[in-house]
This record gives sequence, structure tokens and C-alpha cells, in this order.
Amino acid sequence: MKITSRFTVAVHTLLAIHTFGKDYKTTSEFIASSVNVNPVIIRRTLGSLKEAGIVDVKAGSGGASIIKPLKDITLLDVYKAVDSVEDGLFNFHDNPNPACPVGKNIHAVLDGHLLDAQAAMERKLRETTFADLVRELDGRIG
Amino acid sequence: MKITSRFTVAVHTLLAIHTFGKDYKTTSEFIASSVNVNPVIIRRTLGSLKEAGIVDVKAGSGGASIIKPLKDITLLDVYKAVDSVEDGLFNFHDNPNPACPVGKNIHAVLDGHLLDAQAAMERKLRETTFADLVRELDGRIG
DNA sequence: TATGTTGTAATTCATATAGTTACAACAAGT
DNA sequence: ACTTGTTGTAACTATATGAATTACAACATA
Repeated sequence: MKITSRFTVAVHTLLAIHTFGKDYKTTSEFIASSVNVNPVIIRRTLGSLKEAGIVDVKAGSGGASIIKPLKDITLLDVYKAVDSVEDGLFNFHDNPNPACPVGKNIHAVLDGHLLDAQAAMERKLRETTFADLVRELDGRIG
Repeated sequence: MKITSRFTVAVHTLLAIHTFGKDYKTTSEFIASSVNVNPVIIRRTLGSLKEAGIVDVKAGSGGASIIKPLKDITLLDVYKAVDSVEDGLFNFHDNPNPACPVGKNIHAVLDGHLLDAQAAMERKLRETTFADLVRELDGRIG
């Protein structure tokens, strides 16, 4: 199992808003044609990003804009905004037998290590900001 | 989306084999009662661990044993053995529009960062060996 | 008021995992 | 050789999750 494409869709969405926001009205329809998904997916993505205080969306008139400094938006912020991450990256089997010495202690032994691994990944995601991504993207667009 | 419970099932399986292997025949049925899943799940798990050279399974007579030194079995080894990890931890949306400057470059900009995050997690998993886990478990069992 | 858009619910579709049943292949004891 | 218990695996079902889609009320602006 893996992390959903909601994450990369959200990153793409933000980059599209930044890149085209000056010249176009970045509606869900517009963004959807770049990401190549259904516009409703973009609306839901924008809803999550809005809840997280990263974008503002104009209901009615349409269009989205980024309201947080690019250098203060990390990949981790976006990841947390759109992917339900509260229950951890790793799935644990449901009911280890508490009558068995191993089953009884497996959580105590393993949970910490799994959290460590997850934390290592999140630390890495926090290192990259959208200021970085925009710089890299602009370098490629030229 | 997340990493499947196959991983924790496999860890549990190995710890059960090590803990009980001296006194019991660790059949799929036996292990399944500790993990609390269907025996077939354990057989499939053991099949993967066997392919990876971590365990030996006696077909017919029954029972599994660990054939690799505990200090040389890391959590990453087990993770890679049972979870299909080739296609990456992150799902990427399928068809970003190549006619759009953002869609055309999104992979080039993002892929490296995603791989970095995944690598950070795997590095952390590699730090823990089954010698460590057994020590921790034995400490709790007393 | 007319137009175009957002926000969201409801439904369908696709995929992946876990659970289950069934059974042939196999190993070892008798 | 026969019996017993187990593995290995295929086939199928059940369940969960995400993505796609349809539909429409709420909304903002000209």
C-alpha cells in the first residue's frame, strides 16, 4: 500500500496556480486539464488546502490563489493537508493474540521503530519548500 | 494509503518463530494463532520470507526456522520481502498533461524529492535488526 | 437576473488486500 | 505402502479505499 496520488495532485495544483495565476483564472476546470483528473478531484483538493490555510478559493466567481509565502509551504504541509496521516503510515495487524507473549508485546516492541521510520520520511518532506519547487520548475520552463 | 499489514505480520511471524522454535513446531497454524490471522496468510508470508533467504520452511513435515543471523536481518529486509516496493512509496497521478508546462515538468521536479523521502524512511528501517527486536522482546517477556 | 463557478452529496467503477475454501504435493512415522 | 499432518497455491469472496462521474444548491459578479 502506498501514499495516495492526492499528494502529487495537490503539489501539481499549487504549482499550476502559481505558474498561471497571473494570466488566467485558475478554476478547478483549468487546473484539472493540467493535472488530467476530474475537476471535482481538484475542488476537493483545494478544499483541503484551504482548510490548511494554504490557498484561498473564490466560491461563485471562481479561481484559487496561494495565500501563504512559498518559502513557508513545505511538502510535508501539503502531505498532511490532503492525506489522512493521523493513523500512521504503517498498517498494523488488528488483533495480535494477547494470550501469547509475542502477541502481547509486539506493539510495544515495534511501534516505536515504525514511528521513527515515518518521522524520518516526514523530516525529509519538510526540507523542501514550494520556493524550491518553483525555482526548479521555472528553471525547466525557462 | 499506507503500507500493508503484511509487514507487521511478517515481523510478528519471525519473532514467534524465534521465541517458540525451540519448544514447538512453528507451523502456519501455530503462528496464525499468535498473529490472529488466517493460516494461509502466514503461509504466504513465509513464502515471501523464504524467497528472500530469511527462513526455511519444511513442506510436508511442517515448521519454519530462521536461517539468517538475526543481526543481519533488518526491518528493511523484511519490508522489501513482503511488500511490493519496486514502484515506490508514493502514488503519482497517471497522466499529467504534457501540453502544459507544469504537467510536462512535474515529474522531473517532484520525483527526486519523493525518492529522497522514501530513502530516508528505508534508511531508518535498516537501522533496526532482529537482534535488537529480540533483545527488546525478551526484556519484556522476562 | 444571467452566467459561470464552487462545495458537496450520492453513486458507480476500479483496484488491492485480507479472508476463506479446497486440494494436490509432500515428508515422516508406523 | 499407508496414514497423518502440513505446505504451497489456486480460486473465489468480502471489504475497504480511492478515483471518476453526475447532479445540484449556494454563491459571486457583471
